[in-house]
Amino acid sequence: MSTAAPTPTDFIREIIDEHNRSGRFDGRVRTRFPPEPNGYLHIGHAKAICIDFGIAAQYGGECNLRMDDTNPEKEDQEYVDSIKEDIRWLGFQWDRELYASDYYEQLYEWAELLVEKGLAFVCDLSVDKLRSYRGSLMEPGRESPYRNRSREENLGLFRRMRAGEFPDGSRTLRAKIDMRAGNLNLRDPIMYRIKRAHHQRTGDKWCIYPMYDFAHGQSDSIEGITHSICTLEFEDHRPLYDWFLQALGIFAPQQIEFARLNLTYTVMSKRKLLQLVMDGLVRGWDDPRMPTICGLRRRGYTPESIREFAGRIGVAKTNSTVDVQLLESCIRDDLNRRAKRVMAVLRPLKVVIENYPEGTVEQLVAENNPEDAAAGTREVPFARDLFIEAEDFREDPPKQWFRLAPGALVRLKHAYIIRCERVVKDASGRVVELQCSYDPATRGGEAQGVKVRGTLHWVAATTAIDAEVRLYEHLFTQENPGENGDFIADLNPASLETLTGCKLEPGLRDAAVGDRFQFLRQGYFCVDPDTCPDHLVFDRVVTLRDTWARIEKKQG
RNA sequence: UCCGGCGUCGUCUAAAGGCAGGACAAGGGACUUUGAAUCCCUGAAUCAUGGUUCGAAUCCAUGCGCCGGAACCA
Repeated sequence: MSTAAPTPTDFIREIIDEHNRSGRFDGRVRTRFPPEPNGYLHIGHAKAICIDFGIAAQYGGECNLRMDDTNPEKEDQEYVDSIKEDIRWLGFQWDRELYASDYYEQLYEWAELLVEKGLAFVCDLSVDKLRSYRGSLMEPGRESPYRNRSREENLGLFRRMRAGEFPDGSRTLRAKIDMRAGNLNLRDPIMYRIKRAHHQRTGDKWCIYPMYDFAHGQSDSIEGITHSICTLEFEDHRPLYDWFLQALGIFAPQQIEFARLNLTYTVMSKRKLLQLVMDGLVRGWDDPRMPTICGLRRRGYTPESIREFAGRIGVAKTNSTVDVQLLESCIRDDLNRRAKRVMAVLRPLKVVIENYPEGTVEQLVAENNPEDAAAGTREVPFARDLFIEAEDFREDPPKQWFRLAPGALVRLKHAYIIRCERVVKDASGRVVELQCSYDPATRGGEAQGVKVRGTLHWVAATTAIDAEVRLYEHLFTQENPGENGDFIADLNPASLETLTGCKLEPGLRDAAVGDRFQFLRQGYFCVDPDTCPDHLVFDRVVTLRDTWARIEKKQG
C-alpha cells in the first residue's frame, strides 16, 4: 500500500470534484490568474496564484495569465512586466498570456447586441444624478428617465459614443436590469463609460472603455475558463456576471470565491502599498520590508517557502488574519535545510588572546551545514586578535548566562575554549577590549573535561572583511495597522536598522547578490542588490528562534 | 434597517450524523561545539438557545456577532 500523504483538499477542490463527477465541464479544468496591472503583486496574490496554478496542475488543466486592463488611467506596462516576472519567480508558468483589452471589439459587439435586445440603454445622467437614482443600501433605486429610449436611438447614441461625439463622462451605457434589486450591482449597472485616456496596449483607439463588470465574466467565457476563482468581494458581482453571460447566450464558467489573505503587522491593499512607495516611506516596491513578491524576494525569501506558506494557510471563505510568524516559520524551515553557515560579527568587540602567538594565522575546519553533510566543510582563519559579538559579553551577567563574563569560560565555535581574564575600558567606562587566554588543548572546540555551555561566533581581526548589514523588523507596530486611525501612524520607526563595519569571515568576499547564508546564532541573511565590488550589503531575512531572549524577557 | 457571506484552540485550518485532529504560537523537558536545529511532553476550541437523533461542530429553527456591498475602480 502506498503511504503517500493525502492530497490536500479544500472547498474549491471539492466543488471541482463534484463537477467532474457530474460531468458539468466534461471533466475539464481551466483556471486563470487575472490581475489588474495597476500595482505590484504581493503575498496575497501569491496565495491566489498558488490556488489558480496549483489547481490547474493538480487536475491536468491549464491556467492562463490575463491582465484585466479595463482602466487605462491606473494601469502601466511597468506593472505588466513586474507581474510576469513575479509569477515566474514563484515557479509557475502560464499557458497563455492574455489581455482583456484584446477583447474590446468583441465586448463592444456584445454591448450592441444587448442594446438590440432591449437589455441596455444609453443614459445621460451625470455622476451625481446617477448616484442619487441608485438609491441606498436600504432603499430601492429609481429608474433613469432615459431608460425607455428606443433601441434605434440607443444604438445610434452608443455608436456616437464610440465615435467620440460626446465629452468624457457625459453619457454611459447601462444594462437594464432592476433598480429595486437588493444587490446594488443589479441596479442598471454601467457597462461603458466615455474616457479619453491613453491605454498602454490599445493606445488612443478607444474613447469608451468597458467597466470591469462588463469585461470580466465575458473574458473568462471567451477563454473557456471552467472555474473562475476570485476573492470574496466579488461574490455580489457573480449574479451580474451570470446575467450578462445568459443574456449573451455564451459559455458560463463557475465563479468560486475565497477569503483573501491578511497578515499581522502588514498592510495588503494596493492603495496603501502604493502610498508607502509614492510617499517615500519605504525605498520602493521591492523594499525588503514590503509584503510584495519583489520585496520578499529581495529580503531573501525563497519561492519554495512562499509556496509552502500558501499551502499551510489553506483556503476557505472565513475572513482571517494569518500570524506573520507562520510565514517566518516557513522561511526558517527552508533555509535551515539549505543555507550555508558562516560567522559574522554584527557589533564587534575586540578580543585579544594573550597567550596565542603574535603574527600566527591558523586555519580551522568548520562544517558548512549540520543539516546537510553533503554541504562539506570550509577553513576559517584564527589569530590572536579577534572580534566577538558585543552582546555576548556582560560585565555583570544575569542568571543563566552561558556567554562571556569576567573570569568565565566560553567556546569559540570551531576554535578553542577561552577565558576572560581582564576587561579594558575607555575613559567613559565603555568596554572596548577583552583580554583572554586560550587552552591549546581544546583546538576545534573540544572541551577537556570541563562543561562549557556557551559557544560564541567570532572572526579573526586581520582577515575579516567589512560589510553593511540591514536588520529588519515588522514595518508596523500594530497587528492590524490603521485599526485605530491612520495606518501611517502605526509605521514602526525601528523597522530598519543599518549596521556598518560588521566583520565577516573572509570566505564571504565572493558572495553574489541573492546568495543566502545563516550567520551563526543570529539568523538568515541575503546579499542585497546594493552590493558592489568593494561594498557588501546584507539583508536580514529572519532571525533564528532566540530562546535566550525569551528567558531574559521573563527575568524582567 | 436591504443584499450577500462567514462564526471550531491565541492564530490559521481539518473533521460530509459516530474519538473535535494538524500546523504556527505558548509552556515544560531531553539533546546540543549555533540558547539554532531535532526529539518528547503539556495546556488550549465547536458564537448562543432551543429542536431532530441512540448519537450533532455537522441537520432544522430562532437569536447574536463579524465581514463585504451604494466609483463612470478592480
